[in-house]
Amino acid sequence: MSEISKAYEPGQVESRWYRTWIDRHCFRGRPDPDREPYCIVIPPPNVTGVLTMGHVLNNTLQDILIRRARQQGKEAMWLPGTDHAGIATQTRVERDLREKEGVTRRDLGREKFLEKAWEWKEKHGGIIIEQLKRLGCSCDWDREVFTLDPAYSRRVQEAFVRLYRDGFVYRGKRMVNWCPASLTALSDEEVIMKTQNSVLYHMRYELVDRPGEFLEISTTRPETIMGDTAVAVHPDDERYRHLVGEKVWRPFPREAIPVIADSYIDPEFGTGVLKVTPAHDKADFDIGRRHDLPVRDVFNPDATLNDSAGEAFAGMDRFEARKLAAGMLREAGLLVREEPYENNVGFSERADVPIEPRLSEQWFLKYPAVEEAKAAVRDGVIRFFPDRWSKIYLHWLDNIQDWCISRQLWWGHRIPVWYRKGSDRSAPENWYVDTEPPADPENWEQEEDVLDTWASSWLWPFATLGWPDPEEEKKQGLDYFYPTRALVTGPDIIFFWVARMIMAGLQFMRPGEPVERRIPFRDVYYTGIIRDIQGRKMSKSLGNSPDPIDLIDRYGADGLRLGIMLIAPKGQDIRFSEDRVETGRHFCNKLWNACRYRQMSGDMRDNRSLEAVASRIGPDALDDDDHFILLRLLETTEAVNRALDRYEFTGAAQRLYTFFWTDFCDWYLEVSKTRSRDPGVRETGLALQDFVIRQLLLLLHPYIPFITEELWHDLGYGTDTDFIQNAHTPDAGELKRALEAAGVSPDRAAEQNTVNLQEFVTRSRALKADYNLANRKDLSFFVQADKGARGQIEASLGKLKALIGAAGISFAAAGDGAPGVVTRLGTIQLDLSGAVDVEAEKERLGRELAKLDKQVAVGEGKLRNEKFVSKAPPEIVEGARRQLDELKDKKAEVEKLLGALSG
RNA sequence: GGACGGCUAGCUCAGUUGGUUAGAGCAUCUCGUUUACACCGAGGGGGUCGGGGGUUCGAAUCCCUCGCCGUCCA
Repeated sequence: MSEISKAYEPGQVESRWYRTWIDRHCFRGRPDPDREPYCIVIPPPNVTGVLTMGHVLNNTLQDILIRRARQQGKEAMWLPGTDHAGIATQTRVERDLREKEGVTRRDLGREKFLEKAWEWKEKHGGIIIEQLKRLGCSCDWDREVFTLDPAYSRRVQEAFVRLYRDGFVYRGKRMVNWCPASLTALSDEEVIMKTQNSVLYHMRYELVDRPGEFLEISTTRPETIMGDTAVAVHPDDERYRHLVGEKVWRPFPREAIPVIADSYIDPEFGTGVLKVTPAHDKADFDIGRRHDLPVRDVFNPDATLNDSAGEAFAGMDRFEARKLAAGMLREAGLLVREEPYENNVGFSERADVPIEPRLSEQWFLKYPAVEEAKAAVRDGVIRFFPDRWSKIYLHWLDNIQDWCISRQLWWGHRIPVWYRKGSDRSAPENWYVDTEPPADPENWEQEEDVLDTWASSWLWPFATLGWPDPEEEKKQGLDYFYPTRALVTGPDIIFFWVARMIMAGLQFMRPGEPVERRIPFRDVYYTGIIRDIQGRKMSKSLGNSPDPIDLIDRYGADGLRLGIMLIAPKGQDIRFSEDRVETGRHFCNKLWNACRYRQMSGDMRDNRSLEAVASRIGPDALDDDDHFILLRLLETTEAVNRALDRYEFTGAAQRLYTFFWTDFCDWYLEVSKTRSRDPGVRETGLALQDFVIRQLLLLLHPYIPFITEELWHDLGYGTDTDFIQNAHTPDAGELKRALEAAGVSPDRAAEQNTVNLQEFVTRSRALKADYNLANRKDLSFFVQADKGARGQIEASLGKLKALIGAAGISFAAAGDGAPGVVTRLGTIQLDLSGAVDVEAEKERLGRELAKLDKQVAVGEGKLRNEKFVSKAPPEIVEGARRQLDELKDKKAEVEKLLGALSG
């Protein structure tokens, strides 16, 4: 037990405890049949990323869950790791190479480039892991997984092969979302629709067999004219029916293209005529297929125009080409008009450039277990918090499209497919699909593409636990820890990750077993997004994103964690500002000092167990305040548990905050300073403090792990060989039983007495402050009270005098006109011996009277209302009646005071 | 266009089956160095709960409608 310093210095306490926890393997989770498992897998951050406020929020929440589970005696295991993040990482490595060595990845070649990428990963990877440790995260670090670890990689390939064999994976030439900046295909989810202020070009194509007759067509993309292979109208459109089957002139390169009829066309839109560019628009591609149209690709992969576009365009950027095409139409007299037009354009999520629909050969996945995945959430087998996200999830699954899983990148899991050398790659008979290369490698070449990063992370909840290798599964405890208990993530990756993990779990895990055993997690908690105080997203370019490590340095990890938790509304975006973190640090300092006060108040006794502390309480020495604080402690314990069971982190934090600050410090500790010096009473008071602090530290520990561990040992609750995080946190029932075993049963009536005394103190202080006498200690108060109240006041005289700062409290009559206040315990007056500003006092009491008048009127009106009295529940009516009586008494007292002034 | 969320004190947020006088922190004002804490204590001011309508004895809370902000989907 060490002496506690005056101000809390988090820095050295935090680093010291984290080291100890690691040395003593505190965070290790190992299968234990006698305990209930509680497992969380971390949403793996980008391996080369650094900690953001979003990570702070997300990982604090997970740490709260996992530490609470540990304290509840469960076998808690939080599995950490990092993600290779294909495009993001590769782009950064490429940029680095360009800037530092002036080379591209193509210059280096695949092998050399990957060497560089791994070097980059070794250098920049793992920073975020160290940062999570600073935050206090109690992950089982021995289990850390990186998605490109050879073992994990094998598992990803195994999943691919299984899906291929089961018919879910196929290769095909399709329209995909092409990112011209990253030069890779993307999935639909990686495309962000953005509203753009574009121009709608109205142009006309001349009919081949009716010179001088034109079809008017509108488009936002004249740069794709060169790829048009038809124009289309709706088959029922009377205006154009007679032209179907004829041809129009495509202006450049000049060529006759057919007029076709397709029911996809919306006759209401524009002129009802659509130019069909099968190579550069998904819908057009489908039309083209239905009508067997040629596909004219006029773009290069980087979205410059190619030779097919014609000499004028070849090599030109797509936006330049748009201007040129519009100009050429104008010159040819084919541009009818241009109008400003608002439309939605798909942008690449990563590179933030407009994507191009592009025809290319890719690997696709038909999602498995879709219906089951819907049912699992719809039926509540998997629960979403807040629940509203389940609607969004279900809607997405209702409209799900096949997933393009190949990426034209090098940094990732290389697709385990080999093509027979020199053969047609689109023919399945030339494929070899397996986790192991073919036996005659000289006749084969491996697919160059890698898998979408999400096609590795969707296996995260079980591939991290050894799946599908039975031996590894046993070693990692998959059977014990799966399904995991909770997932904490942002709603922005509900489709990317959450939905896909659910499908993967249902598809791969424990075939034939009930759905409850196959799902990857029971509960999903969706965090909000951290914004700045103006509500803007945090971003590097805005510079509005604070460095969490800097915040930890200044406020402590505990302060940061609690600060965030006190403002994080459930499932709502969070406006961050630094003074919340300051609040968190202040709380820690206050907690520190409350414990310091306890140490200074008297010798520490046996605190080693709940029973030991409880047994030190002398039931006969308890006063009202003891009952009060015990009852509030029980209520707080219950409320905190109830809130956390529902993932209401902020609610629980606020309950703890209020209990500690208001009930414990402002009242209970203050009162304790005036307590009798009688040794029996004194020891009981100290035991009560120890009892309350013990429970408080336990309940606070998930939020502020470092300081609670420190105080736990400083106050002798823990020994050198154990830790608060493994100490069982009693629930309200267990606390009550421990008290009962010690002969203590908290008393409601006593609690009410304390509440009355609190009012007495507050109003007396206010009375003093009204007369600018707050700092005077030599004043006497006069109280008119009935017998019961008088008894209570007399019994509490010492503490009342101390808390109010009064020389005396007597039951004699005050002088006429003495200012006063009315409380539940009676009328309190301050004798100022004539030094009263009568007018000011009259005004003050007048205001008070007006307020009471209003309240009395409301109460009377209510009770006069027949319907209220007959229809409202009796206890409500009774309450209203009691309240009215009280108000009337008060009013009479105030009137009396006022009368005395006037007289 | 569809779906969802938000609108409560100057700011950020609580307010869990509708029920006594709508709360907290920060900010603000006044006072205070009493041996836990100035990272503190005491007291005060500040809200027609986005607008309108309805249901009800009773609405911040339930229903309808409008407005603004935001997110997702098309």
